[in-house]
Amino acid sequence: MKPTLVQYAAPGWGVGEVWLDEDGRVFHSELPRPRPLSGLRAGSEPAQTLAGRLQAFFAGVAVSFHDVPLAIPDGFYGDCARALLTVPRGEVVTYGELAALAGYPGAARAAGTFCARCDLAPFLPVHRVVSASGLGSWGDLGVEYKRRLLELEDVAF
DNA sequence: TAATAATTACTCT
DNA sequence: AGAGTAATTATTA
Repeated sequence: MKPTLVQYAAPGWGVGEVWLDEDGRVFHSELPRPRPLSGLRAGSEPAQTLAGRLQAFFAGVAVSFHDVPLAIPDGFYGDCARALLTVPRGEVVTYGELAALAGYPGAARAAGTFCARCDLAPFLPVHRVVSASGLGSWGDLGVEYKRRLLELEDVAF
């Protein structure tokens, strides 16, 4: 079985993509963004369920993706991912705290690189990782996007 | 091996 | 208090 592409349209956000590997694990995810559908659609039934849950999430519903299997790598990235999964909904951590939780105190900068490179949002709540003072950055989508994501979880920022 | 990164803490106005 | 600079860690070319 080959990797599967799941597309979902989130009203007010755009179209996001989720890639599932042969075992049904998520190894890549792209946040919803205004963009035309490429015509590829979710074929399998679990994929449709996943798309529905994602739409609910971006509508403000408190859904959890804890039962969604993620393709978490070994090493530093894996530790960061696992540490991030322990962050409850509605809480935010700083890059430095995330690094400390992962077992690498002082690796705040590397944690930032991990969050930037990691494409597993919103399964991995990388939007809950903020700077020590302020909101931090959010790459190409802009901090406003990050603020909206946090508002979905009733986080005042 | 050198450069990079979605940071952090300290120092000097 | 505010702005600027150096420091520390892991990954990538």
